[in-house]
Amino acid sequence: MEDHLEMTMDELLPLRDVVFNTLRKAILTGELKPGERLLEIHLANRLGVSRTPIREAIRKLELEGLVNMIPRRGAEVAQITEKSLREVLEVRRALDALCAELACDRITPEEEERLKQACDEFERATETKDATTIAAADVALHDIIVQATGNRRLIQLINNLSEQMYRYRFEYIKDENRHDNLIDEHRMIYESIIRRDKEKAAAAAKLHIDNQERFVIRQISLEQERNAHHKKM
Amino acid sequence: MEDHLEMTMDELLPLRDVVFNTLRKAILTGELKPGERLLEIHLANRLGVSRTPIREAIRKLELEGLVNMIPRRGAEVAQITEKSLREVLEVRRALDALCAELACDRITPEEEERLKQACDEFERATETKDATTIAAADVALHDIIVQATGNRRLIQLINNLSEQMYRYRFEYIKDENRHDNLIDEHRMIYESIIRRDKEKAAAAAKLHIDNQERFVIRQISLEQERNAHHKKM
DNA sequence: AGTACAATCATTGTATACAAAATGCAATTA
DNA sequence: TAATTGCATTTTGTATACAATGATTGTACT
Repeated sequence: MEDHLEMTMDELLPLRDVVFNTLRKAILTGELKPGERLLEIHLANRLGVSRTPIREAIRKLELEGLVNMIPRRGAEVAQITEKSLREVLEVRRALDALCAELACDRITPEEEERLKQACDEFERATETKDATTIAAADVALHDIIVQATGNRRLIQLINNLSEQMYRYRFEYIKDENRHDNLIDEHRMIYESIIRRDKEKAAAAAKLHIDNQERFVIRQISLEQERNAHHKKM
Repeated sequence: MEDHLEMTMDELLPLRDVVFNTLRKAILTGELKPGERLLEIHLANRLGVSRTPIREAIRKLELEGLVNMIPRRGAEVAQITEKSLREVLEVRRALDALCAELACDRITPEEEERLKQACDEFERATETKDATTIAAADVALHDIIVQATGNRRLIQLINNLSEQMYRYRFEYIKDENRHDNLIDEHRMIYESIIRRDKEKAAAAAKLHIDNQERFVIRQISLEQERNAHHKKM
């Protein structure tokens, strides 16, 4: 197994935060796989630090739900089950709708303009058919709406909940059949917000989540099937 | 200053978790006051453990938003500002409404019965005029609704958000003029849920939060005024 | 051959030691 | 007197050492 968990050494940040960001990214990109154990010494050696910052980083990952702790056995990367994903999306559905509503009240003219550009940017991104580009454009667009609420607690929660899905976002975005729908869904949200139509905005945000849910759940079922089959051999 | 942060030594739990619970409780009850610095050695000495579990507990408190980290300066108990409380309540409003709606779909007959009893229990509790008793009855009632959603992520989030208000809950509950309204608000939520009326249930939950918001914000303003005045002397 | 038990090894939990940075205070100077 | 510099102290950040627990392997006995 080739392991090179690259740390982007931000000289001023405490090691625990560098480690935290590194491990989180590794989990979200799938470099550290669900179920994989996080052995403190191994990680410490790989990253060239002692166990202390590793442990403190793991405590935070624990609270973020990205790892599960088993007493006296350490941490392992959290499995994303269909149930847990449904739970996350059920909450996100409500919070994304709240974001859309609040954005109607609080979005600034500058943000409106950026949101419009982000919609166009997303449409152009789909034409490249490059999943990374599309995913980035998608994140950028949603981030504008979330930021427009001006509610830091809400921003933090949404970011955390979104994280849980990043591993599946790619699969979702690669499906080119969905691209036109995605563009439409984004436009619908955008239009509702600039028209200050809270109800429509909330409804559009919910619909957007519902569509993702259907797709990602299917994705997970397939994966779990594959795993089950694989284990039998 | 008399400090005796009692640890309830659960022999099987890792020290970091015992410390975490101890510190959290101390913060929520006001034993550790907003703005107060958390010096690792002091805490370690007080609780009779080394710095290691203290530090790991602080990492978790940090992610829960109960302490703020200042780099190379350590942790201090988070200030609750009017702004941060408004932000928390804005999110809770949406999530409590979601809880009420989900409860309409998923509550079991057993839970319905317990909810009914909890309403009665709360009414009896108000008659004692003892804030602790009333607060406990209130928590118990809301917990039934939250649990009825069956969504573990949602349960965790609501608990965390509720935490942020515990310091002010007491003040809120001591106001006897509000007791009858509280009883009515609870009944309204209960009635809507057993009638499976999602809209009414959500509206009642939101109203309940809105009323709390008005009161608690007033409370905070007074407190901040007092502090400002105090500092001048 | 299979099972039970013991010894060993791996790994976490906790404590301590050391390094680096920040803070406060005093002394010195303009 | 006010400001600034330098030193001492405090406190965090990181590493390492030690203890305790859990897993694993090997061996002996049935």
